Amino acid sequence: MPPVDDLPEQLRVRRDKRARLLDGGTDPYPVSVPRTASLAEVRERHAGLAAGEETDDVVSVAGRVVFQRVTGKLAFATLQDGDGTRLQVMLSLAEVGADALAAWKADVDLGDIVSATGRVIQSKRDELSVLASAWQMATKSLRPLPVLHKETSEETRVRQRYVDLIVRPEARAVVRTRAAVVRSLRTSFDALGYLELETPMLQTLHGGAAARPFATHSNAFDIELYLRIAPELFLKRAVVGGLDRAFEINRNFRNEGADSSHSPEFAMLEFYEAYADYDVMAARTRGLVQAAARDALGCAEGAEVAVLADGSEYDLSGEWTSLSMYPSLSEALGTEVTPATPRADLVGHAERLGLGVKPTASAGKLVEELWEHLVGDHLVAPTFVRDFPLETSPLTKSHRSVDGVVEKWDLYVRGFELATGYSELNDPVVQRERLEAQARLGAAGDDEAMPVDEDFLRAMEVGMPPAGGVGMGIDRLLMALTGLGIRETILFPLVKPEA
RNA sequence: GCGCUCCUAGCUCAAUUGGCAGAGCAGCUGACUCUUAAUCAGCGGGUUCUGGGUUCAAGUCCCAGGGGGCGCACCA
Repeated sequence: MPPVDDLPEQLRVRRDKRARLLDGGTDPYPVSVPRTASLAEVRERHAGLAAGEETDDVVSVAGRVVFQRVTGKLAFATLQDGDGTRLQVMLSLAEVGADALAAWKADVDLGDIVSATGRVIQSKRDELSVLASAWQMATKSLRPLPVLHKETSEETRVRQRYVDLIVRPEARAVVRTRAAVVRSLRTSFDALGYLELETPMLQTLHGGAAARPFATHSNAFDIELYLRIAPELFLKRAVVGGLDRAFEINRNFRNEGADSSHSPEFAMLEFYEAYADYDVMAARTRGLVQAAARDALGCAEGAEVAVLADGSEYDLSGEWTSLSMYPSLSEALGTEVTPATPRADLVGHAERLGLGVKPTASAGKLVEELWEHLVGDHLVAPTFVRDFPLETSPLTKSHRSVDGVVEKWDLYVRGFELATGYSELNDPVVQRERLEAQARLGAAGDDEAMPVDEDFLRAMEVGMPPAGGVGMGIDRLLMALTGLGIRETILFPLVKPEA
């Protein structure tokens, strides 16, 4: 902070006012101020007063000043609560006295938080108001509020979310919707008999997903640690231990690109259920998402339709369509593709479509990329895409009847991947082979390949019951339900430091 | 990481071909006892993102850097 002399005029003026209050013996930041009711409570209690009607109900309210209208002997201010509720405060010379009115005019700026005490009345122009007999500064704001009638820049919204929350109703709404979604998920899991677990965020090996990790260091143990990219390997250990229905909602960290649907840290839901398979998990997932739409958006059962930020509607109700990866890719490509299709043919298809082919890409990876390009990018309605190539899913059980694919689905919603579900691999010998193959990829330079986690394999050797598992991005669930970009669903998303 | 584009008053934005940096809101002073983004009159407020360069003259053109947005790549 530069010296006071160099501050912009408006910041200096407010600092001067703060100093003047202190000089006059008034604390601009008192420990407490009178407050007997929230603004919403006053509105609720006195709904429907006639214009000009006065009550004897004396209340003390507090809120941030968002508008001021000052006439000679009568001043109006609109206070705003944290939930966005607004209420008018009136200060009339006759009611509050000359000194208090003069002090108000001299000391109160937009953005200050004030307390006012007085009778609840309806103004002559029909606005519910507190007619103050006394007022007190609760918090002097030293920074001017942005204009309330134009959107702040996207950068200010994200960098100064505290301002965004004051100024933009939609910002307040997202926070509440997100909390309602998470609460709904917990309620759903509770009803299904699931236990909520917390597993390590700091891990000695990064496993459970294909992603580059953030690395860090433990001073106490003098070892390298990774911020987790997924909780999967620990939740499976929990299932081995008999926690048959387990879920975790917590942060994952992936050291990769950031855009409108990717954040370096993101909230992940994973849940595992013993004696279930990927079909059961698909049904569970649909149930969770639809319940979240009901609980957070107020949809009726069977009518789970989200109204998105752009005003369009998105229907999440009923059964969702399913399609299989290889057949749907074959159809889109106009030629048969199976797990037996030679890699060279797949490379040919990719090149013909103008897709870049990494030399290290396996046949399975190429199938996934072709599928995403030709089919996935065009999916709008909620769709389960089933039966993935084996090579790209090292933790998933091979399909019970189709050779060369695994029992994995991806749930696509509005064109992005919302969740992924599996029949979990529990054959420890096959699991070891798969992880060792991953390790060879890692040694060959694939920085997303998983290392061999011996303790995880030991747990598998103890024996995990047949189980289904699902991972779902919480931020993405919010995106699906609101139509917002990922950074709008996260209260304080990571941003580059200001210069 | 690559390409395109933007960055001007506290906030949102304007500034013609390179020719005196402006508006609305906000702030300050004054008027006003029923306003609703109050109104009216007057006044102040600028490192035009940073650093170089071209030019008589740069917000504007050129180079380098920082930050934002969009697209591509990677990822969920």
